[in-house]
Amino acid sequence: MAKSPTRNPPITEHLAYLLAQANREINRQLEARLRSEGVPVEQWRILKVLSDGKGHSMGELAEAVLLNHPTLTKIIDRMVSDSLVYRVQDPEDRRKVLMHISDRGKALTQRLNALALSQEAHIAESYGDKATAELKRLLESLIDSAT
Amino acid sequence: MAKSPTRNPPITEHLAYLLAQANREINRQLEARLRSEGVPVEQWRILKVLSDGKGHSMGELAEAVLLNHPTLTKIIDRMVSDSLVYRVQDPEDRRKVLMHISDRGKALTQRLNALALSQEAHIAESYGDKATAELKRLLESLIDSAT
DNA sequence: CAGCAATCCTTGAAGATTCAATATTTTCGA
DNA sequence: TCGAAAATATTGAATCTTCAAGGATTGCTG
Repeated sequence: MAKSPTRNPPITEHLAYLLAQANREINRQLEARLRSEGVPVEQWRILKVLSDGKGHSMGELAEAVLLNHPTLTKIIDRMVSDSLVYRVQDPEDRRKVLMHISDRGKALTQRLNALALSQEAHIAESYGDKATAELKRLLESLIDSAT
Repeated sequence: MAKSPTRNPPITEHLAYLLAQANREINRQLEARLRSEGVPVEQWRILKVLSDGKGHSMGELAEAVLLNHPTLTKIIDRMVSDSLVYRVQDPEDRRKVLMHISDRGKALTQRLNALALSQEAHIAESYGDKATAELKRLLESLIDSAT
């Protein structure tokens, strides 16, 4: 049997493109919701990670919120100015800086969580619970297999 | 039956986060492959769209490659300098600029297509043909329902 | 235990993106 | 048909990100 020649798919059929497109659209929607609190998506992620109340090092945090170190440092600078988070030097390893969330940050996080959850609900409604759950599962497993 | 209280999921369970993470990882891999030709992912997308040989207006192109107008204009400036594409004023509507791919651009696109296809193949191999196809299907339908 | 390499974070400069404003052309209504 | 409004692309300034380098601390090795 002859091997089929290598297809040359349009860009819209590439996984990388579909991911970029979906990411952009969902991110836009989330951004629009968070705008009522004037908070960029990245800051919401940071607040959410820190809202466990524990101290997180900059490296750990950068990894968790998908930012590289210098970018994170500068965003954190702004958030410190806004009294949302604060820095504490790690006593165990003085190279590290442990980030903590402030009370003001906690209060804001609660309001942001509500906005984010309402987006998730909106998606689940128009897209379907089943499809949403299945998509999440596939994405997680893709991330596992790609890392 | 009591309604379950609103859960407060960790950020890693949000669809927006999973999409961002998967997108970043896949994009990184693609970027790494394209690096051998020294071409950023955005330029590959542009070349790929233009490789149908037809003229595409800037607006059309911006939409297709997920960039906003000013960003695209500046990337196109570079690609024109590199003789990969060229501008032609649309005779039907002189507000528009129709972008065309050059011979040099076509040759480059062929090499880039091979690199991109090898990435797709690599993913399909480690992640599974079935899962890949299903993920693509779900992403397309998410994009439809979200737009 | 001395010094050298590795880790962690920050900084400043360079590069890229975005926002707002502008120039040009077309469309449409009075 | 004239003029105002809309559509298209570009530009320059402001903003954000990234890259390369540096300062501080820790870990490791001879």
